[in-house]
Amino acid sequence: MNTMLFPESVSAKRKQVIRELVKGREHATQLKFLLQNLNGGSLSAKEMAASVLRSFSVSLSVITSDSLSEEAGSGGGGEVADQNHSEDGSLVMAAAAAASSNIGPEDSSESCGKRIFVQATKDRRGSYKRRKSEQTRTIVSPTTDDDHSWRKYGQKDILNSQFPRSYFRCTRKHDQGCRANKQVQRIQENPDMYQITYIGFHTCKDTPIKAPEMVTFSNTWDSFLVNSHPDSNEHHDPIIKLECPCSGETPSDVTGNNLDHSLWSELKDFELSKPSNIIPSSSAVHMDFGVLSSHFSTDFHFEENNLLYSSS
DNA sequence: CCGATTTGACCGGG
DNA sequence: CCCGGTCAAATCGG
Repeated sequence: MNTMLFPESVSAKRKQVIRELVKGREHATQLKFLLQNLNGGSLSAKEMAASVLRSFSVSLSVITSDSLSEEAGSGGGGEVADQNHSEDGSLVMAAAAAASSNIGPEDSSESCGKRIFVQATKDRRGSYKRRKSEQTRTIVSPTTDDDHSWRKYGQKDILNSQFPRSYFRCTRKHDQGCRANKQVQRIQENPDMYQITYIGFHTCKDTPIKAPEMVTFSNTWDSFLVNSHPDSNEHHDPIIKLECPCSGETPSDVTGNNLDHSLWSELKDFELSKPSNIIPSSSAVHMDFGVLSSHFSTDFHFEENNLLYSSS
């Protein structure tokens, strides 16, 4: 995992860099914001601001995920768990939190009918296999909808999160043995948005896809990238992260360019190496690429390019 | 009636 | 033991 030498100076410098990046990103956020409010302001300026913002975000994600694993390794860290709340999160999210309206399927009511079934019986449930690492994509979106039908099978309160996490599996699990799962959790700093994690791919045939906006990669779970603008009515930029299973251990170095390269190729490999009973041109394969390609061609494609280059 | 949701118990890794 | 993920009985609701 951690191949870096001299952890101290590196992590000190890294912290400094992170601090600067956070600051820069915030300024970019504000700039973008200003440009948005000058309605009709030059498009290229907006794009430029968005592009700068994106660069900061991506850089931060790469750097912090790296430092996270580093600190985890040394064991001295302490509150690594809280990660980067501090500066960026609070500023950006504050206003949004105030406006929180209750959307969403879960939460809702609870304290109505209390049922008392104390089952003394040892409800032996057959032992089940815990899901190993599967391909995982995490997106942040204002809606939990997508074009698949899901069946909720659980909900849990998560430590340090004020919102519960809901667990879904594909409705076609038993019909067609589809292995896709999904977890949904409201984002605490911005309750209008959901963090949605897709685990595994659909092998059922169903019509998928609704386009997410932006794809980025990460080898950890840090989610601070979620920066949205409180009052702008514009759609927020959902962010997708991919995690590659690669047998648990991250392959040696975690430098930006390699990260992109390896993940891209792994993604492609993964997509192409579908179960053999599925023909490459089938809808299932098509769909997964559809997410990526159709999307780039819409409004964010320039940012996409920027993304790819910025971290290499 | 039957599929979806709710919700506490169970499971297993760290 | 704790915590997150899953199971499945009870319940909901079309």
